[in-house]
Amino acid sequence: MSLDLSVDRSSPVPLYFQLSQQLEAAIEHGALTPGSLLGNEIELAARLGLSRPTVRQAIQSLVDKGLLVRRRGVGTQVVHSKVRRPLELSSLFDDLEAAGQRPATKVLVNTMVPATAEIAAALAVAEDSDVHRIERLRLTHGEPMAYLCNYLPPGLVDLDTGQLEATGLYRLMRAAGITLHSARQAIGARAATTAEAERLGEDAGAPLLTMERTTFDDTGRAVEFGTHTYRPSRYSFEFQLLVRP
Amino acid sequence: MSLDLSVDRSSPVPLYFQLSQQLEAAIEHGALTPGSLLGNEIELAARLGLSRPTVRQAIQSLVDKGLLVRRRGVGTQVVHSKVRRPLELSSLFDDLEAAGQRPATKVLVNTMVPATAEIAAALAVAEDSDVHRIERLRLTHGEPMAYLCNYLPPGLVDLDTGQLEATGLYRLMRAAGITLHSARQAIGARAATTAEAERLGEDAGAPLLTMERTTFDDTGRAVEFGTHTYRPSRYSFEFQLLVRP
DNA sequence: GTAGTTCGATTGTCCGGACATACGCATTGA
DNA sequence: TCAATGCGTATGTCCGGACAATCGAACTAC
Repeated sequence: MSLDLSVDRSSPVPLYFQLSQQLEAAIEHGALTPGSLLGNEIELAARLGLSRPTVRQAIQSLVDKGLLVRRRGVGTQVVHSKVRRPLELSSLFDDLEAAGQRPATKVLVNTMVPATAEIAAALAVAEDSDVHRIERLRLTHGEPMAYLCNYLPPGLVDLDTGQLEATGLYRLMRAAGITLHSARQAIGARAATTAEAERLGEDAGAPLLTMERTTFDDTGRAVEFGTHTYRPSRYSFEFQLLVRP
Repeated sequence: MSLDLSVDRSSPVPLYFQLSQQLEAAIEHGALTPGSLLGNEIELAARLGLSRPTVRQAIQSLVDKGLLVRRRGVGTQVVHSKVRRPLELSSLFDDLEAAGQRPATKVLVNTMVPATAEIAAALAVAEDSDVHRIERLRLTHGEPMAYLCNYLPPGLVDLDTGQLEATGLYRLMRAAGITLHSARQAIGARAATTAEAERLGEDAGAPLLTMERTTFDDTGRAVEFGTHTYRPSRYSFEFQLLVRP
């Protein structure tokens, strides 16, 4: 066995997490080749001086990520295919930055408006009560890529225009102590109106990719509702899915 | 405590699974109201005659589904928001049937063709080697909704045209003993070509929603590659996302 | 030679306990 | 009055063991 795994018991990092990270790194690095057996759990636990439940917890987390597959009576194998992150709840800003795209943001509108029926329903606030309205244009390489319109309930986040242009909305929300939990999302397409076309530098009637999203924090409160339109020539949604067993 | 939970030790169904199902049913049914505490794990285990690890395993599976939230020093709470399935690897056919839409399928093409470079790369087969090619039109209420073009490596599934029209491709694959594992997917938009417009009953240049997907089985083998186009007026992708902690 | 059987290996499930850690709240102190 | 401290409580982590279920392969019987 070539792998040199080890755990640091004095570290505050949980042992199962240390192990799962090392295994993940070994898979990423190629030390564990696709299709190879991982060796049985009992022996692995003995070799590391850990108990089997701890080793199992580490392995299970990688199974959940889709990197490993367990087979009763056979063993645990490394999956062949390369698995990307299975579609996180991520912001466009972070996605672009991770892709090395250097996103730029131009805040068009940052004000308070009375909530329409649709927005009030999405955010679970009273109709006509005041909510934040933010309109932004996202550019890459100086070209417009997406038009983002977001609504937030009042009093949650301090929406500074300068900060909005420097970072993403989700980062501001996390910095404000909001723990994002889930989002309901719809992706569609439609023809651009004249105003939309002008904003994005397209022709009227050109196909646009649209996304509507309501985000909830861990208490179930709706913390954001947004309607986004993307130029399909410059953006598409790409992600990896896993089957739930 | 009103909830009457119980487990059947003689059942072959795992105890933790019995418990998680009952809890999920209680949440769905409203017996466990959003925001309510679940009661501490120790007492719950004692009440059911189970050990704490077993109870924790049941709770954890619901946390992973996004139905519960754990807080150290506080307890386990039911999440407020309604959570749908977090975007399964599902087939269009199943989605429609679940929505009560009575999908109809018309198989336009079911043949073998030599693989182009793109298809060969996606399916990891040799270029120009034979692969299945299936073209289908999916209709709801007699109206075309999507045009599906799929490629499969040879010898995996028996692709009977009659069966393809009666059920979905994924069901056929599962029935053939293939265990679907993951898929890489891209959603975009573009203007319809004349041929596409005619097939779907739209005008040329009308916006179309597009999806490209490669599906892998649990050994990492690519088992399907497809390019689909949808009429955006009749279909959009809707799903729930969870943040990964 | 082929089909059925047995058996070893490995994961799946479950137990009962132990200590660490973080949160909320009451108490205490300035 | 307000802030710092301490405590109870709940989850987080970890242990060592036990038995069951399943897979694959070697073996046996026909």
